Order: sequence, then C-alpha cells, then structure tokens
Amino acid sequence: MSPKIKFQTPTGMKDLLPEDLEFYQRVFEVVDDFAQLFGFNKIQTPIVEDVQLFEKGTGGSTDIVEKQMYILKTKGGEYLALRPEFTPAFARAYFEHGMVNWPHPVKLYTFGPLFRYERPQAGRLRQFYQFNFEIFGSKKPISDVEIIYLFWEILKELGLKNLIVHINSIGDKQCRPYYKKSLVRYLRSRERDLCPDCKRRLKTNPLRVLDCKQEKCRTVIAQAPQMLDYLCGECKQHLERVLEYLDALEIPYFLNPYLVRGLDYYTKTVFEIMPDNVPNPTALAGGGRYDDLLKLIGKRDVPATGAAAGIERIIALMKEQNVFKPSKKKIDVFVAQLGDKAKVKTLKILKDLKKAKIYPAFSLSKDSLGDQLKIADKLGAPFVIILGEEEVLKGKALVRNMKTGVQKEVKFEKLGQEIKKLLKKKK
RNA sequence: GUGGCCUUGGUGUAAUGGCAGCACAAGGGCCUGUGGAGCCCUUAGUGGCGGUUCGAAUCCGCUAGGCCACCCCA
Repeated sequence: MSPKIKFQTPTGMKDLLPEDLEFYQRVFEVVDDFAQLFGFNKIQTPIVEDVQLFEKGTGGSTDIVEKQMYILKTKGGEYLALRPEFTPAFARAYFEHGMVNWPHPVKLYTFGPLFRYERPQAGRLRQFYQFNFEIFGSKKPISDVEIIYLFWEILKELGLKNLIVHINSIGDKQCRPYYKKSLVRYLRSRERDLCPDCKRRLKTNPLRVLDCKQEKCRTVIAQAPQMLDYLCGECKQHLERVLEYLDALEIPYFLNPYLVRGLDYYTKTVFEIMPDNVPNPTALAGGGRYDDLLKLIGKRDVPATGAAAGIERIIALMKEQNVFKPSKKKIDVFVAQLGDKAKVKTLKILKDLKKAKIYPAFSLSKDSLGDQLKIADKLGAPFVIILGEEEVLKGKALVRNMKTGVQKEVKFEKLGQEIKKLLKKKK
C-alpha cells in the first residue's frame, strides 16, 4: 500500500518559497510606495467573478475568454471564472460601490494572482501575479502618460535597465472602423499569402494579423495600410500629445505601428514596456486607454486608462540583470536555554525583546548548549543569551559576544536595552 | 492547441544494457552548561504505468511535469 503517486503543484503553478517571496515583497514594497506617491488607492477584488463579466469586458473574441479561463460551476449553479485579468473587475467595483460619485479621476491599484489556462513556459504561468493601476474618469492624454511614467519609474526603482516603451494608437470608434475596413480589403487581396491563423483572424479579429510573426505574413503586413494614417483628428492629436509628454519626461519609446494588444477594449493609446535589444522580448508591462469598456459593464460612459505588469517576468529580469540580492535574514540574538524552566522563560522574555525591537532566534527543542551555540553560529547571531536553571533563579541571563567570547550577566528586565546597546556599539 | 528537447536522494552530479555511487545539505553521536574544525553513524533517489531483455536509470510506447519555439500575453 505504498502510494506511488506524488503530489505536486498543478501544471503551470508554483509554490513561492521564502527566497522567492523576498523578491515578491521587494516588488510589492516599491509598488505600494509609488502608488502612494502618485495618489492611487488600493483595493482587492475577489479571485472569482461571474464569467460574463469577462465575456463582456475582456471580450468574447479574445484568446483569454475563448480558451484560457478557468470556469467553475457552483452548487448554486452559477458560473464563476478565476480572474484572468483585473480590469473588468475594477470596472465592476467602480459601479458597484458608487465610485461614480467620488471625486474624479478615481485612481485605484491592486496586486494579486491571476489565472489563465495556457501552455506554461518560463515567464508564462497558469497562476501568475500582476500589479495593476487604473485611472477612471479622465480622457486626457496626460493620464495615459501618468500611467506609463508610473510603471516606468517602478521598473527603474527596481533597478531594471535597458527598457523601452513600445507605443501605438489603435484609434477609437470614430476612425477604427474605417481603418479596419481598409485593412480587411487589403488583406483579402493578399489572403493566399497569409498563414492559416491569419486567415482565421481576418474574420475574427483582423487587427491582430498585424502582430503575426510568420514571415509570409510579415511581408504582407509591410505593405498594409497603417492605423496611424487613418486616425481621426481627435485620436491623432491625442497620440501627438502623449508622445510630446514622453519626450518631455525623457522616456525612451518606439512608435510601433504593429503593436495591437490582445484585448478588445482598448482605444487610442496602447503600450508595452519591454527589454530593449534582446532577441525575443516579452512585455513586462502593458496597458492603454479603454474608453469604451466601462459602459459595457455599467450604465455610464466613463473614460479610463490603465496598465498591468507581470511580477514573475519582472523578477526574472531582476535576477538576470542581477539588481537585487535578497538580504540574508540577519538575526540580532540567539536565545539558548537549558532545562524546562529556561525554556518557559525564553518564551516569556520574547515580549520584552519585541519591545526593544529585537528579534531573536531560538530552538526550544534542543537540550544541549553546544548544539544551540552551533545553530547560533550558523545563523550568524552576533550575540547569544544563555539561560540555564541557575540564571532563571538569579533573575539574570548571560549575554555572550560570539566574536570575542566575552560573557556578562544581565538582569532579565535589562536584556532588551543591553542587546540594543551592544548591537549599536558593534556598528 | 502544434512541434522539439529534457527528467537519477532536499540540492548538484556519476553510472549508456550488468552491484545505483559521490559531494553538499539534513538528522543523530563523539561533547552530561559553551560554537565555528574533525571523525563516526543515519535518513533519502532512477517522475508514473507498461513493453523488449537472462538482466533496464540506460532501448521502446504511453503518461505526468519542466523547458524551448509557435500561438498568445504580463
């Protein structure tokens, strides 16, 4: 009856161990810090939402909705989806909690896990983390740039180098239909030169033919009409202003006419931040304006702009560029004990140490002092508090300097202050 | 979803059809109230299922997971 099956994490999902979490926490720290600086408020939404929220919001013809959602049926018969992205949930929350009546723009952010059923690869997981920022209620170009600048600064603060912003405008409901029509007309004329996927896209989502990487398609695309030439006056001006702001902020960008994002709801500005000068760059962050999404979810027409960044990808690049070293948890003091009374006393003095903001290590399951000193040494503790039966009776503990071996008696009540003093002296 | 490569104790590796071995890590001991070294002992592995063979970590099939490219995206 030896169970041969080995339990393991589900495909494309992983455990985050202490060492991993140091990286995640570093990212979250910087994100929170910049969120505060830029005046964004944090919210958390449920991990599951009504399937229809994404069908409507994210868009029925997107890969995400078509084939990547984890969908579950509850006992009550509702269909819920593990969230594959944040934006529709933000829009839902915006209406559900009457944020329409908050002073605008409403600036919100969050981070947490998302789920997409995909074939896993490095930098592409089925459960992954993103941080996400949204601005509701501003149609101004500066708001797009506020988002881009914020993401740019967060990535820079994390130490990442050689990044570039790819940016494009995909127009709005005024001008995009004209462009789409003329693009489709052109692509039809060259249909026999397209890959099978693109033949399909031609019907379902022709804009995405633009990002196909098949060589035969690339040659077709090279001569295709470009959105930039079809932008209406308003969209054109919007893009120009965005680019001017980017210039003024000295953010390096590449105006990429083939950048089309996979989600249906974008209008005007779309952007991705990616590593520059590498063979197969994957976007670290991406987003843009989505003026038409909110009225699909709620009743009101609210312009919005936002972006999301993939934390695992950021961490991978941090490791590659070697810009963050998890600081080895250094402990201030190790408490070694001998005998039951001393074990209990060890637990009792914890609160006193906490008061002095000293965080100790200890190992109550060990009985031998030698073993405990060995552990203290391995942990790199500069000082050890030694508590034996004798010390408990005397009301004093021995404090040992691990470097010099010098020990002195300290009253229990003074332990916190004394260690603090010693630590300070050491520096 | 398509194609390709990979998988040996916790980690890193050796064995290419013939006794699964080494290093590190871990646990215990030498050492009953004083660490760093050393020595000794212990735990623990061929991802899973099947096939070929006298004999399989090794060859074959399926499966699971990982990785790479496509697809897509963060």
